[in-house]
Amino acid sequence: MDKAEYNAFLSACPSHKLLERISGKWVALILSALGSGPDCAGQPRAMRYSELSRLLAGVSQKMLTQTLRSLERDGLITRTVVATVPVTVSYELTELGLSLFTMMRGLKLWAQTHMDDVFTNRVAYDNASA
Amino acid sequence: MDKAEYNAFLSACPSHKLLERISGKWVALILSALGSGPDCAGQPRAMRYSELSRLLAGVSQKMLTQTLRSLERDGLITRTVVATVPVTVSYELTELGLSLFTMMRGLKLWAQTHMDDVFTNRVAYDNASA
DNA sequence: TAGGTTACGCACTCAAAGGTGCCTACTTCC
DNA sequence: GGAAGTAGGCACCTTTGAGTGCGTAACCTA
Repeated sequence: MDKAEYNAFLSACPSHKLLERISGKWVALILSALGSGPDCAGQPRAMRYSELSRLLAGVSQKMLTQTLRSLERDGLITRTVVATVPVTVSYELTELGLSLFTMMRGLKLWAQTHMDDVFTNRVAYDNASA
Repeated sequence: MDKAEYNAFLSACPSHKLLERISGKWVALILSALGSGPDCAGQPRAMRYSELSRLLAGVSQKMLTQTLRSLERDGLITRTVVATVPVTVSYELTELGLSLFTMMRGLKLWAQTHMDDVFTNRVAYDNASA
């Protein structure tokens, strides 16, 4: 079958693996928060679990924990437990995570300048076929 | 609820919409094929349906058609029917699609230089917790 | 003593993405 | 006459990403 060959190809493709990595629903949001602060326009800084939870209004606790774990697993962020009164946990971008965040700004730039065109084309296409 | 606010936020975020657009399983592969030829190292050129089908070994006819349609809908590729003996169809990147392809080369570059680190971290993490 | 906060874990559920198989209409080749 | 290629459509099924709800262990406050 072609399936084995195809799976081998996809598994070996770095671009595809990167897309799988960053296309999670909350990944880009978390990287953006840790990379440029709550206002999305500042400096990278560490954030606490509850701070992220409040910032990303709508994220479930499960998904936040799950996404943070997977990012830590891949060495993109660090997780440090702080022995405060109730135990708090702090998350911060690693060097690798910061470089990924920087790369994603190029993506963001393209999105901001071209996505309107895409959606204009989309409605035009839908109108034409209707 | 926060849900409405959150949905409005995600719907308005161009980066997130772009990620949704390109994270389909076959999108990057098709753009890459049309943008740099079958060997992934040449010039952009038009390709026929069956040519793409053979190149992307493993893609189902349904998914190929579906993905090509959605890319055409968004103005990223053009679809032209050629009146040959059996009717053939030719697909080609538009200017917008070409600019997207160019942007994705930055992504590809990051992937090629850093994804190995990511997977190294991943297995180290898994070994540590096992 | 009851209740709230912090940072989760676990079980269940649901919707969407993706895959499989079967069908078409036309033509040319064997 | 039958097989094969070209570009799909349609119905069904499975897998996976994401969401919901409930429980926890520690501590503090009222």
